[in-house]
Amino acid sequence: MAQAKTRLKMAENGRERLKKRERRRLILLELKLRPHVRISELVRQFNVSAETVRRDLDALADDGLIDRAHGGASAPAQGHYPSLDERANARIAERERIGRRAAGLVQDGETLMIDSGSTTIQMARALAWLGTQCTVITNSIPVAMTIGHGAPEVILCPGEYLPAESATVGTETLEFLERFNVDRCVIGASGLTASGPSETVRGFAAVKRVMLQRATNRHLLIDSQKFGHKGLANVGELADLQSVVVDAKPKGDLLSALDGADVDILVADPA
Amino acid sequence: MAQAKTRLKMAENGRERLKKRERRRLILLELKLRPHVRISELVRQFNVSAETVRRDLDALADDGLIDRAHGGASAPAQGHYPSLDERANARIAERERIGRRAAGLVQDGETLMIDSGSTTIQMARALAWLGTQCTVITNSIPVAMTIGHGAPEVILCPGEYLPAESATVGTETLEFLERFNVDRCVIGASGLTASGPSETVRGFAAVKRVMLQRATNRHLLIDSQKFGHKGLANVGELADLQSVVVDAKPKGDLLSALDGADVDILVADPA
DNA sequence: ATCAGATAGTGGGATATACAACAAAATAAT
DNA sequence: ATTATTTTGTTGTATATCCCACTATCTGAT
Repeated sequence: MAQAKTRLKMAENGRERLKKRERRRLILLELKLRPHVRISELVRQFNVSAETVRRDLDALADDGLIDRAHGGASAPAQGHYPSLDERANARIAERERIGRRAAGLVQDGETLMIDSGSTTIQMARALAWLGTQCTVITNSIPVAMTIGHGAPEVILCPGEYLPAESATVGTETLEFLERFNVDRCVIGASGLTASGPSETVRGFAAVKRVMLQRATNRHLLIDSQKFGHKGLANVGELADLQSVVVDAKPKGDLLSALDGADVDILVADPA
Repeated sequence: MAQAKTRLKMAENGRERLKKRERRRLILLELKLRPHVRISELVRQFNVSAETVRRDLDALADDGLIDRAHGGASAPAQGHYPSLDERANARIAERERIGRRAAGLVQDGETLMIDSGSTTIQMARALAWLGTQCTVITNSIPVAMTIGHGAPEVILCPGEYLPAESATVGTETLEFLERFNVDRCVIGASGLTASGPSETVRGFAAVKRVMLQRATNRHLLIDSQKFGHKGLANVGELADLQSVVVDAKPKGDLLSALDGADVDILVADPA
C-alpha cells in the first residue's frame, strides 16, 4: 500500500546518509580502542558484503582518518613519528642504546622514577627485558605498560591525562611524586645546553623537577641530536643532574659545562 | 680462513639465538612506533623470505606480544583486555548498547568516576562520541585513552599497575578516589545476584566500593549474561546502587530483589 | 670433523583479499 | 508514482597470503 510515506523524518538536518555514516563512525570508534580491524571482522559485525566494508575503508583512508592495510585497516600512527626511513631507524637504534645503558645502572631492589618520553620508553623496554627486580613510579602510560609485562612493579602517577603524550601532568601528579623518595630518577628532555636541560611541553618540566628533587641518583637520558637545543621551559641546572646518558660524547661549551658541574657522562655502547 | 671463530659477540648474556631474536626485536620495536606492519614490508626490510617473517609473527603472536592479521600484524591493543574471540565479538554489540544508554545519562558539566572493564570502556567510547563536556576520574587506562580523544577531561588514578586489566589498584588508588565527590559513578562487575554485584579480580572490588561511596548517582553496567553469576568478592548490596543499566531485563529472584532494593532498571535500546 | 638440532628457504595447492564492472536495491527528488 | 541518484551486492579474475611438507643451511656440541 501507500504506507511508504510514513518514513523516517531525516530531511530536517540535511541530505546526509545514515547507514554508511553509522558504519564508518563505528569503524573509527573501533580503531580508537584497537589498533587494527580486519575486513572479515567488520563484515560479520555489520552483516554487509566485504566490498562495502572495503569501500568504507578506502573512503576513510582517503580522508586520512585510517591507514589501510591488506585485509583491514589500522589507526593512523598515533604519535607523530617520522616514517621509517634510514635516519629515523638510526635514531631509534641510538635511543635504544641509551635506554639499555641506563637500564644497566639499575640494581635489583631499587626504587626509581621514570619520566615520560620516547627515550625513557626505550629504557623501560630494556628494564623489562633485563628483568631487574625493582619498583618503578612513572607518569607515562607507555612506560607503565611496557614495564608491566616484565618483572618490575609499577606505580602509576595520578593527574590530568594528556592524550598527545600519553602521560599525566598537573598538581595531582606533582603532589603524588612528592610523597616518595627513590633511589634513582630517569628523565628525558627536549634539549640540553650549558645552562641545563629544558622541555617544550610545559607541564612536563615541573614533573621532571620534582623527580629530580626526590631521587638520590639523577640521570638524564638524551639523544646527541638535542645538544645545544633549547626548549620552552627550563627543567633545572646541570648541577641538578648526577649523570647524563648519551649516545655520543658532547663537545665544546656543553662538555666543559658538564665537567664543571661534576656531571658524569655515560656514553652508550655502540651497536 | 679459520679466523671465523672471532666472530661478533652478539649474544650478550647467554646461549640465545641472534638473528631470529634480532629480527623479532626489531619487529616489536617497529610496532611500538607504528600500529601495523605488513609482511611484505618486513620481507623487504630484512631480506628474508615471507615464510620466515610469518614464523616470526606467529611466534610473537603466540607470546601475546603482537596481534596477528592477514598479511601483517599490529601492536597488541594498548593494554590488552581479555582476548576478543568470537563470543566476545558477539557481545560487543550489546555492551555498546549498554554503554550508549549509560552515556546518555551524563549531562554537561558533571563529574563522574568510571570503573575499569570492557563494558565501561564501551561507555567511554559513547561519551567521547557524544562530546559531553564532563570531568572523568578513572583507574582504567583504556577508558582514559578513549575519552582522551573526545571532549571530556580525564583524571587518572594512581596506584599499582595491573597489566592484565590495564588498570590501577591498591591503597593509593583508594586514597586518591576518597579525595573526590562526584555526581555519578559508573561501575561494572563480574556477576550480579540478588545479594548484590560481585567481582573476580582481587583489588577491583575495593575500588568499586569507594566509587559507590563517593558518588551521588550510582550506576552498574552489566551484561545480562552475568545475571546469577557470582564473583569472588562482593562489591556491595543491591541497595548501594541507584540503577543498573542492562541489555535485557532480569527475571525471577534478581528482578524482585532489585525492585525490593528500589534499584532502577534501565534497559538499553535494541540495535 | 662429524653430527644433531635449530633455523631459513622453496614449491605447490588452498584460501583470502583486491579490483573492476555490472546488477540489484534502497533512497532522495520531482 | 516515477525517475534519478546513491548505495550495496554479486560475479569473475588477478593477486597476495597462508599453510604444509620438504630441503638447504647454519650453529653449537661432542
